[in-house]
Amino acid sequence: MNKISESAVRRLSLYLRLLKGISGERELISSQELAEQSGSTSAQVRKDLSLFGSFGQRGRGYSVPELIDTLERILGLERRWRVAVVGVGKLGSALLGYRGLSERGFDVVAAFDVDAGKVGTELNGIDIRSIDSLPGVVRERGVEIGIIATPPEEAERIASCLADAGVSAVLSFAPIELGDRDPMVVRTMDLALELERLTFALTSARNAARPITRTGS
Amino acid sequence: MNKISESAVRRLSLYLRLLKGISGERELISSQELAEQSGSTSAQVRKDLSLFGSFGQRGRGYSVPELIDTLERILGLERRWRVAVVGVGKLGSALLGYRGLSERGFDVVAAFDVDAGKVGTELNGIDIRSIDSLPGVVRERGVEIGIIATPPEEAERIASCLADAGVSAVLSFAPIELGDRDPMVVRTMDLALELERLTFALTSARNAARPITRTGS
DNA sequence: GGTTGCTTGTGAAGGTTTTCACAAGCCGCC
DNA sequence: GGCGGCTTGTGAAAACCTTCACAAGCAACC
Repeated sequence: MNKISESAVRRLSLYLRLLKGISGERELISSQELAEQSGSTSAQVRKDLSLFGSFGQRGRGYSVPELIDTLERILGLERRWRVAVVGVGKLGSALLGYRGLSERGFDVVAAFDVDAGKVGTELNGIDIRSIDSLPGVVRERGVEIGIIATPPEEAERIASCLADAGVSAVLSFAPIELGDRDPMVVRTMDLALELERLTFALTSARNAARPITRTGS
Repeated sequence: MNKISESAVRRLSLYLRLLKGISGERELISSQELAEQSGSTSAQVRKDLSLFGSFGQRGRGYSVPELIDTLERILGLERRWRVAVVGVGKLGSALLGYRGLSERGFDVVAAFDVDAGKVGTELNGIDIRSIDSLPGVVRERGVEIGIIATPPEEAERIASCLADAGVSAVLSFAPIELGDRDPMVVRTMDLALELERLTFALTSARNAARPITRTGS
């Protein structure tokens, strides 16, 4: 199979989300409609789907339920995934209570924190355990994906810990660069970085007129 | 000025974050070192920077403080930005208390919620106001960027509301597609979608062996 | 001052992704 | 059964992005 680009994967997830939203309302959808709803083009939609096979019917469009099935299969969502949240601060707590995770196929089955005051308590039905017990709990409960919601100083150590425990993938909210720990897949979500993309967009029109120059000289 | 790609902007933010991390420790840094730390290549780093001018010294590298200044200018971070958080649920509360925002130049100056029980209370020094008062408060406090942390059902309405109030950009955590409201810039962070990118990566090796086929027939 | 070692800035090459455009195929209707 | 309207799937073209490779320039040392 050819290599699939990151942006294609992102779009496939988006298509799936949209399709689930209209599931039941419609039986068929055209690439044109899917494109409008996802802010893409019909050719792009067809190309993305054709990377994996031929799922539409010429003259009619794509069957919504069938396409949902297919996209779930492509993205590996034909089954549920077991997730652990590491760091039960404000963000971690928010994640433990986030329904959007279970709705999309992710079950939070474990939570960890360094704070002895939190360890032993329960939040949204999940018991909070110490970091020391992470390897054992991860194995017992079959955790496959870790979410790092600790302060950035701890993220590096936690990532190694998760890798050693056999977790396959990590999503980190810590704004630091986590080295890849083969074969564990690591991805970082940095809120401030996303805001910076916005400020760049807001500023670039101005910069176009006054090119950037060195400060010093 | 040429159009700058989204990925280039993302990398520039990353370089800036890394440089701030080593600021003080070093005076100079080479494209090679910056590349290693950001998981890129030296040619890529140089190309990215050369899009905006010529900031390095041949044979020596880039001056760390100067490059920080330059990147801040490019990204529009030579000043602070005023941000409002809409929706003070768990995620919204986490955002109000997130130090990473002010450290990177973003001041949360307003918070809004529909819940009458929350309106009038204060959290992390920010008073929570009703959505009705949003247009007035946004104008009074000069809010430039909105962060949507409401349930998805409300996101569309809030986005319009922010656009009408004159907010320039929005970062939304609601997993729905928000239509662009020119000239307001909108970007969505969907946690589940990021997890789906991970599950795709975890699954695609398997899929390579057994190509995807239609379910029905 | 010349030589050596290193690093930038940048055209050109190479690779990838998106867009274009149209043949192939489905459906419904006459 | 044939025709017309519509939509997919896909090569080919265009646009875009990354990597290569090297001249230009700086610094240190002899």
